Amino acid sequence: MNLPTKRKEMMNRLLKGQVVKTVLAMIQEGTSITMDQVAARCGVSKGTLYNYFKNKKDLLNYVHEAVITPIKKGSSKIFKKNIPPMEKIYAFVGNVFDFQREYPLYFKFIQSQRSAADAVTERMDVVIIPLVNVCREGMRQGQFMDADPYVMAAMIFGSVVGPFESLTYRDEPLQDLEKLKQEIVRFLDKCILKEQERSS
Amino acid sequence: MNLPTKRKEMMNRLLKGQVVKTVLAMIQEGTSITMDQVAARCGVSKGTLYNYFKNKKDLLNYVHEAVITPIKKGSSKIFKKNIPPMEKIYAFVGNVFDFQREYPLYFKFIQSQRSAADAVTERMDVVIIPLVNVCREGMRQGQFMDADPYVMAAMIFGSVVGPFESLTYRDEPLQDLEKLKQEIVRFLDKCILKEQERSS
Amino acid sequence: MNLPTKRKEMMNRLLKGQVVKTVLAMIQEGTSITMDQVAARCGVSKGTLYNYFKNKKDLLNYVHEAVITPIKKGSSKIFKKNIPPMEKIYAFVGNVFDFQREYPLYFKFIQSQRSAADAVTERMDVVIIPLVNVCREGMRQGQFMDADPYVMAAMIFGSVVGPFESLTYRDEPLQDLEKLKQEIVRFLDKCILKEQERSS
Amino acid sequence: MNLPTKRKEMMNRLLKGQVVKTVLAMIQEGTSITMDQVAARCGVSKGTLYNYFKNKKDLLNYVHEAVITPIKKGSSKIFKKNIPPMEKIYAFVGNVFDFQREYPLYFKFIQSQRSAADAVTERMDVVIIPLVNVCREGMRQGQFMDADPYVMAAMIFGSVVGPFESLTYRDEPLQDLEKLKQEIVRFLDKCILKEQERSS
DNA sequence: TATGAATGAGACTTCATTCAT
DNA sequence: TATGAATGAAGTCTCATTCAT
Repeated sequence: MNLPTKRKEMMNRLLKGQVVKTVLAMIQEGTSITMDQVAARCGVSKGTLYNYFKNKKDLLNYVHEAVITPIKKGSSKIFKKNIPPMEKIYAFVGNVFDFQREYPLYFKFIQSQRSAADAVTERMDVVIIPLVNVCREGMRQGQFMDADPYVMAAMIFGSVVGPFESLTYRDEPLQDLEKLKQEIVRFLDKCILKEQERSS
Repeated sequence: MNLPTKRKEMMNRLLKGQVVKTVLAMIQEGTSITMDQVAARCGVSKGTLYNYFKNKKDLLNYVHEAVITPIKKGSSKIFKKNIPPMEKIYAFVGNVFDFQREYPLYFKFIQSQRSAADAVTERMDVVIIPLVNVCREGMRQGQFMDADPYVMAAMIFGSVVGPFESLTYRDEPLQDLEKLKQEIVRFLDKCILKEQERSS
Repeated sequence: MNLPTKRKEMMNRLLKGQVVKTVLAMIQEGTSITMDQVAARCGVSKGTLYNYFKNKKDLLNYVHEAVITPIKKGSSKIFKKNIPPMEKIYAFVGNVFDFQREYPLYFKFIQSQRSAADAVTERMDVVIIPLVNVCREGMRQGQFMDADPYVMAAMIFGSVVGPFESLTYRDEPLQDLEKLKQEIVRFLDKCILKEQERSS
Repeated sequence: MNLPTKRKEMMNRLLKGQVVKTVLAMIQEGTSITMDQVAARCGVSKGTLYNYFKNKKDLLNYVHEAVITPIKKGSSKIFKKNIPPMEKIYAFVGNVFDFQREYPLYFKFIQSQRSAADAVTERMDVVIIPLVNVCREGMRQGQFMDADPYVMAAMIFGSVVGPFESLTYRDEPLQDLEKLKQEIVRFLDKCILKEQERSS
């Protein structure tokens, strides 16, 4: 790789990174994503944007990938690990808390920029189906309670992701996320594990 | 009420009903909602649409109301009833199953047509907060397990609504919704009630 | 003329009169003239309006005629009279004051509903040209000062019609229109008549 | 200022100037001003128009400013000068003749694009009220005849601006505007000044 | 004849995309 | 390669006019 190419590569990453940050900020704010606005807030011209992205859809796909990749990676790493199923659940909780900012952002992104159908599909592929498999595994190994794995997976997803949405609606604000995490883990234990398997 | 007024009233309902059906179908499909398209698919001209709705926002609000009103009504009736907390949870499950089509539609609607913030707010006000209150009530009365009520409410919501989304993703399709309902109820029993309170 | 025809004729006049009043009021208010609004304010349906007027242009023409006809009549009667030229000027002043409401209305009408060119043409035909002729007559008879008759006519028009527009802009409001009229007449005397012809 | 900015600035002026010319021509013709038509006659696309003007109102305001600014400037310069009142009147006549094209255009513009009320207000503020003040000054100094200053101002305005409108209606066309100006000045002298003040 | 719901041409405006510089 | 002016398709909305009842 020669110098100019290196330089180009750097510019490429710099700008694309800026685009991701900008678009996510705009989604957070609820402002509508126009190429004009993205260009202006990235400090480049609209034309330049089109040198880096084929079109708007391409740009949004890039942002989407940028958001989902770390989450996906974390998830797949967890679910592929050779550890007991309940450990996978704990790891999943940890992952969601680690990406406490990216998670809602990701959902906001697919909600606002993709069709509802796409949003569901993605959630299924990335989170629910793997969770279903973990539940099945846990049941097969006799550690998890018997239940419809799809119901159990939905329960897990709800219990872990849902509380983040209600954070600002609590009567008495919760400062310590660590405490919330422990609450969730304790709760999942009781809902998932057979009694004899529970530590507490 | 004289005849012409009656007739007009009927037409009014007919068209507005048609609009609701059409818009929901379009959201389902993921096609973007334009006044042109809505008019065309309702078999009327664009102008006619504007005789019935002040503007696009008004039209979407109408659809929103049409979807949310029965759900809200059902919800508030349940949560105001003077019955044991767990009965309220059962009734809530029943309500979601009764509106098995409207529920996801409703969430798709607010996701696609409103800001993400609005979507969350609505979900909070209509479902989560009442569920939180029911959980608090159950805990105070000693029937529910001790837990963070927000976590428990999120769990309930996830367990009841989530499975509908995964219906089409199941390995072996589930024909009998009644069975799913029983599964969910059984599962909620185990997650919510203290052991001595459980029937089974 | 049989009864039903008579009745029809009456309805015709009644509605058309109402339309004239309504349209003029709307022009006065500065609200935009739509067939919907005219119909509503006349207490009839839009369809009915189209039974009485071929189209909007036709309706506006009717209003125009209704406003201009009395003014025109008054004017032409004055200018055709066999009286000394200065008497015609006095009569013109009287006519403008008699139609103190209709005059500005008329000008507002042609300004808002017709092209600027039409407005000028009408003013020329109805007022300026006759005034020019009176001035010429007065000069020929040796009673009026020598001047360009078009300038003198413009002066007369300005002096008589202009003050109505400035009524609300006066430092100290003028209640008595009669006094204004005398001021104008006195002023015109000095501007138009040769000195030996002046009464005062 | 660097080259591209200079260039842009030039284009900016070129197009905006073209727009002013076009809109005034359309008003002159009596054709209705639509963004489509303005764009077409300026040889640009509708979108381009919106790159230069925020919206239609903004565009019309620009045209309005372009027409009124030179007139206003000329007027205010005259009326603020420290010269005898009659000299101000002469200067006013000169100004109107200098802007012989812009003056009627200006009035046509506000008549066709603004409410009648606005049109009157503008005429009052820009021309009549200053004239009223000059008349008062002249009367106080004993050079002008005693009269209602509002009537005298209206007379002056009518005498100076009116003849332009009747130009094309004259029996024998007047080629020499200088002659008309002298006629008007001579006429105003007789109408405004006390006899002992007149030069002729 | 009266009604007013339906119509659709046409107005204003936005914004993704192109392209000359 | 960067720029941003120009473009025009597509969207929202208004309103004069028609026509079935």
